[in-house]
Amino acid sequence: MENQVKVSRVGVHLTQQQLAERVGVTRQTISLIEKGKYNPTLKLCLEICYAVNKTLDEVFWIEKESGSNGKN
Amino acid sequence: MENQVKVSRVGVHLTQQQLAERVGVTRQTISLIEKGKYNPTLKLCLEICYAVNKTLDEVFWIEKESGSNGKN
DNA sequence: GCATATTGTAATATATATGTTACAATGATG
DNA sequence: CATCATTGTAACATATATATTACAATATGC
Repeated sequence: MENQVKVSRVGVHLTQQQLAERVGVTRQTISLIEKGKYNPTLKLCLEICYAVNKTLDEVFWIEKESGSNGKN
Repeated sequence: MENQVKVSRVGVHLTQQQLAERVGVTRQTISLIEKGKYNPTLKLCLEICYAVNKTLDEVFWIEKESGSNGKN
């Protein structure tokens, strides 16, 4: 599970196309981000958060993996 | 105020050079991000967060501006 | 004043995020 | 089945994030 964009988007009843328009990118970009195949820029992440009414942590946070401090 | 990278970095006693090495970029990239002249990728944002032991919201969140809901 | 560490910044090159266009796959609905 | 909405994805072009190299500016310690 890469991020929560898809879940968040559906949560506010937006299609990829609608979300794309609101954040100023193309539908393909949204699709690829949801699929975890793109590494979006911070600005785009923020725009998406605003559009789905969530925060960066809620949509994009990923716990640090391979930690030697056993926190995951 | 663009982001909290500089404050967070100083908070864990790292120089730009040291932070850059830990997150796998060059010092210049860190410098420009701190200056608000770069729009870093999500992956880099996450790496920085791990390095300074904070979350995306703590380091990179920016309240939505120009809101018609008077929240700022 | 001189050497060193840290940071700011510029020019050019490279990698990659994103756009453009197009087509395929799926699901709903007639 | 045909049609439409939605989504996945591919090829190529463009914009930009980042690297590389280099030099300047500031602060600290000699």
